[in-house]
Amino acid sequence: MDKEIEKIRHSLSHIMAHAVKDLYPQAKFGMGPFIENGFYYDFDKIKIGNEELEKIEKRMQEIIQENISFDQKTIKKDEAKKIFSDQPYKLEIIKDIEEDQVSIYHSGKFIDLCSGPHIKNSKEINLKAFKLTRIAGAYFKGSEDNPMLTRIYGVAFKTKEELEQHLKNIEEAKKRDHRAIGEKLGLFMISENVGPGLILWHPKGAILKRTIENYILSEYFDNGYEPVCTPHISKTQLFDISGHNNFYKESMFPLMHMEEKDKDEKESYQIKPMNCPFHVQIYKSKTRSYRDIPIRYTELGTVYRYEKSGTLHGLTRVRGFTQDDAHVFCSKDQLNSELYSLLNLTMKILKKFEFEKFNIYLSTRPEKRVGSDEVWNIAENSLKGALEKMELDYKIDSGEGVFYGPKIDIKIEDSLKREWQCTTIQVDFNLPERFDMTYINNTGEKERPIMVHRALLGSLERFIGVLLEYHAGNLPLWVSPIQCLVIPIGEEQSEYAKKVAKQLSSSLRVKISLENETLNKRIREAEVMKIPYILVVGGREEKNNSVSVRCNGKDEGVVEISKFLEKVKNNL
RNA sequence: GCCUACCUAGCUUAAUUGGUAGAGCAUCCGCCUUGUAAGCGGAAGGUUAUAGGUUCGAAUCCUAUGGUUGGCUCCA
Repeated sequence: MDKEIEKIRHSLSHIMAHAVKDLYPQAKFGMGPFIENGFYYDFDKIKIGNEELEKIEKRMQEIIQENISFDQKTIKKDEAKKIFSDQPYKLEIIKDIEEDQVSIYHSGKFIDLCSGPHIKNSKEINLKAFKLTRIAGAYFKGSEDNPMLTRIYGVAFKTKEELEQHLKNIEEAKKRDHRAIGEKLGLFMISENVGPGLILWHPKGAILKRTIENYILSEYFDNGYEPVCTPHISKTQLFDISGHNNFYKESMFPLMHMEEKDKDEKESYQIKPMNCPFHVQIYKSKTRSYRDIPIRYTELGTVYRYEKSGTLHGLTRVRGFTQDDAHVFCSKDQLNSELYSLLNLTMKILKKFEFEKFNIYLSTRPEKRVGSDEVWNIAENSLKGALEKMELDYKIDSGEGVFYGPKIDIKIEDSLKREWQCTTIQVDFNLPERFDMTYINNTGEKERPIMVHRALLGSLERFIGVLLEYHAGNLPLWVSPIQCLVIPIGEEQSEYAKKVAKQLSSSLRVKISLENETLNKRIREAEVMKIPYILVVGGREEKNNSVSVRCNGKDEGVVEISKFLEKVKNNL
């Protein structure tokens, strides 16, 4: 990253704070770093809206034009405490600093606690290349226990052109928003009557979802997975044993009681937040031998989690979703090869959806954990080994593993550069312990299996959301809900159009446009609906059993029906 | 959950700042009968999210509730 622009952004953050101090002398200051594309600063004791943003921006322009210089000074902590005596957040930051000296910056009339670096003089800033963009709330030092401050975000670049390009990119990205595409293509809805975060799939969306489900299951079956089906609810005790009720109560829907008097008893039910304990029950239904494992159970399990209202977002963060879930029960010796073939399968599947860019993370042991170091070593090395054998780039999230085991997450970016976790592969030493799972080894002794949780698409809902954004609605042919639209030019060709559609219908999801509208309009509608193939048929085509092919907005000429069919089959 | 902004017809939106809720698309009905991205005309569609309040008068101001947005925290 360009260090110069980072300095400019960081300095703008100070200048913004300066402007805020001028306009709102009572303001208290939090922190103000540079970030990707810009900067922010947190304030307390100010109440502002979007109009005030312009005022602040104007004041910033004035300050910059005064050509103020940024001067660093190192002072004793006690001295700093005096300077910031009326700034409680700064005092707290000073308290957190371990050294007895701190660095401060003067810029004009503004003094801030800051280790820098900064530009030398505000004239290095291009007046036309920055903009305050939005106001948001943010907890001081990022902790929910601290007060919430008002954060002002800005973007900044070296040139006006870069700023304009950036703002244009954001506009572009909004057009790729899966919520807008879902509305336009008639894929899904969220109804206020049903509830936030609960998706209702319309016919086209349901075809899309089902197509993906059928594909993913066929892959799993081909790779040694067996299907299982489990209920949506269970007695509370199941999740008591698994420990979920203890650790994750906050994000679960409340318990169901058959009668008021049962409230304090075990006989209450709950809707499942995950499938694992059910699969464990099936594993435990009989004594397992080392000859039986690895056992791989898969289920498109629909689970419900009470996500906080502020986190819900279209299809990508919801309260009810379908996981392409599976659990692998294996021995320590089998873990290595299981993980490798899993990763192999993952890559095959992600490529099938024409994803090429994603970020892989390996999360290693956290401080609080279960399981011996020996078994953590085996698991972490197996995950690492699988990634390296596949020659995949990955980052290590040190200490970010779940308490029960290490994991690999694969995240896909959406159009606004937000990352969404789709694939997750997690090794688990905990549940086998809690449910006392065993198999009999080749010397007749009981041994603990290792459990691997894995969802390769993650949640079908989220996956489809990301898929729509990634392709801007232009889905790969094989998942498009309507793959082909036949448009007869006039009424005389409607019989021929039906004949064409019938011929194609065994290999393609095909519809006919029989509306009484102009050809241009019907083509436009089909394009807007992102239908991959548009076949126009008129008198000329009818004469020689052909169709006029339009694919992704391009005219591909007239071909015989059988030729077209052959070509499409190849593409599929 | 917290902070910010917001909620007008199925969708996208207008309403001169408190004075008759108006359009485009979609829908329905006609006319046109069509050669690669919107043919023409008409009709219907609204308790302005919901419930209160202020006012002679509320889409507009206030309060509460629900929902949405962008962040923060969270994401087994």
